[in-house]
Amino acid sequence: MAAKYERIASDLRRKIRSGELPPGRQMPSQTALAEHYRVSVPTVQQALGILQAEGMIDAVQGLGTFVRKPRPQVRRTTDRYRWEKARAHLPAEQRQREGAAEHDTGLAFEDFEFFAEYHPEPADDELAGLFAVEPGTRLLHRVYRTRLRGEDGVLSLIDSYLVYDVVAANPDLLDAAKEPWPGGTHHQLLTVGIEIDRITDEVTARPPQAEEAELLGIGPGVSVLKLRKISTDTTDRVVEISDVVMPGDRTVMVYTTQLDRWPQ
Amino acid sequence: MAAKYERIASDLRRKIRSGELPPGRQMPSQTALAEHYRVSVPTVQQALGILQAEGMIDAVQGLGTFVRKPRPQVRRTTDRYRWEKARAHLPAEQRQREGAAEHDTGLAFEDFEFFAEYHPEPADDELAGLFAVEPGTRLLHRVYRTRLRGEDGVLSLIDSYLVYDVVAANPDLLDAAKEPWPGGTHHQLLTVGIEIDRITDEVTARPPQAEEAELLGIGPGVSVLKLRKISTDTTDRVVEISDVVMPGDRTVMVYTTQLDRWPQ
DNA sequence: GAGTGGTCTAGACCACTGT
DNA sequence: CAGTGGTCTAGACCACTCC
Repeated sequence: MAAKYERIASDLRRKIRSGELPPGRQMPSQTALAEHYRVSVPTVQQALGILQAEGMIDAVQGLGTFVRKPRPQVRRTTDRYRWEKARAHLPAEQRQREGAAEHDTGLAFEDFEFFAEYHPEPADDELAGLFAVEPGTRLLHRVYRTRLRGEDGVLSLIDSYLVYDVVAANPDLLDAAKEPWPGGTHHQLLTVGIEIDRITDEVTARPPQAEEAELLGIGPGVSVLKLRKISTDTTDRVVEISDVVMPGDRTVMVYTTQLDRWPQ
Repeated sequence: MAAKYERIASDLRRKIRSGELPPGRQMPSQTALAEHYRVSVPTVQQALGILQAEGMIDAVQGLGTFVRKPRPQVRRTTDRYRWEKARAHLPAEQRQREGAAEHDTGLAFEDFEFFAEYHPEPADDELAGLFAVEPGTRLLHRVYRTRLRGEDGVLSLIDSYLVYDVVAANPDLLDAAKEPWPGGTHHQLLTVGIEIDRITDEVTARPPQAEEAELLGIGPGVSVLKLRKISTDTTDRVVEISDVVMPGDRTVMVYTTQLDRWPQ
C-alpha cells in the first residue's frame, strides 16, 4: 500500500489537473490539509514537496501555497544556431532589434531584461582540456542572465568562456558595457576573424542547487536542464564553451537530424 | 544562516568528493549521523535525501546507505540516427550483432538484457494530433527495456508508437517475439516500404515518478531526461513516435549542428 | 533478533507576509 | 497582530535484510 503522503499528493494532483483547484488559486493551508486528510503537518509537507518538485504548486513563506500558472514554454531549436550565425552579417541596428531569446519564445525585445558581467579568470583543468590550452591560461568568463519582464525567475543562467588572448584583439569584446545585447557572439567573433563551423550541445538533467532554484524561480525539487555548448571554428579550434542552466519545467530542447537518402 | 540539513548535506558531500567516504563504502547509520551532528533522525534523513537526489548515495532498506559507485555514462549522439539508418541495409546477421545500445555505450551485446512487449492501442488526442490521424485510430504500442547485466536499473524506458495499419503489411512487425533485437526500426519500416527522412528530438527534464525511479535504479529525487523522438518519412508523414525516459545522472545527449560557411 | 532505512505523529519555534 | 510556510525534535512503529 502506498504511503500516506503519496496518496495525498495524488489526490491533490488530480484536483489540480481536473481544474477543481485552478491556476492561481491558493491551496488550503498545511494545517487545513492536515485536518482534512487526518494526518500531521509534516506529512502534508512531504506531499506538497512532491507537487512542488513537479512544478505544479508554488509555496511562498508567509503568504501561502498556490497552484502554479502555466508559464510560457521555451522551445530552443537547432535552427537557432543557424539563425544566429546568419545574423552576424546584418547591420548592427537590425541585430539589436531581435536576439536569440526573442527567436526562441516569439516574444518581443521589450518583454526581456538582460544582465551581463565579464571577468578574466584562469582556466581550470576541465576547461583547459576542452580548449586544448594549459591549465591557468587566462579566459574571459562572461555571465549572462535573461529575465522575462513581469515574471519571477530568469529564463536561463549562462556562463560563457572564451580564451582571453584570442578575443583581446578587439577590446570591445572585453567590456560588458559594450555587450551588443541581445545576442551576437558570432558577430563578436567575426570582428577578430573567427568563423564558427559547428556547435555541439551536451544535454544533461539534474536537480537544482538551492541558489539555482531561487534564481530560476522554481521549487527546490524541479529538475534543471543543463546544456554545455561547445563552438568549434573553421580551423577545428574550440573557441567558446557555454554552460546553460534552464528550468526543466518550461524548457524543451528541439534537435532535428536530417538523414541521408538511401540509394535508389 | 543555512538550515542544519543543508550544512549536513554539504559536509557529507565534501567527504564523498574528497574520497574520505569512497564509492561502495557504507555510510554511518542515520542514528549514528544524528548523534554525530547532534540533530534528530528526520533532519539527517532530509540531508541524505538531497545527496540521494544528486545521485551520490543509495539507501537500501534494511541494509544501509552506500556511497554510489560511478556508473558508466551513456552518451547518446546524433550520429546514432545516421548509423541506425545506414545499418538497415546490412545483412540480418550483422544487424543482430550490434545494436544502438552497444553503439552508445561501447559495450558488447553480451553485456545487455533486452525486453520487448507489443500491444495494439487506440490513439489518444495527443498522439493522434502528432500522427495526423483520428483519435481512436489503432496504434501499435511497443514497450522496450534495456538492462545492463550486473547492474540494478535499466538504461532507458522506451514507449514507441506506430500507426497499426501502416505496419500491418508485414505481420512480423506486430509480434514482439519476432523483434530483431537489438535495434532495427529502420529495417522494419523498410520492409513495409517506408524510409525515414528526418528525426526530431524534443528533450525535457523532470523528477521521476516513483515507479520510474525504481525501474531506472535511481533515487526518488534524481532527475530524468525525457526524449520524445518523432520520425518523419520521405513523404512528410510522421511514422514513429518514441518516448524515452533516461536516468539524468548517467545520460548525456549530444547533438552537433553543422553550420553553413559564410560566403567568402 | 538486531540493525537498518521509511513513515508518521504531535508539537514547538522561527521567518515571513499581510493588515 | 494573525496566519502562513519552513525547520526541527523525540519518539514511535513498520518493512526489510542479514545472521
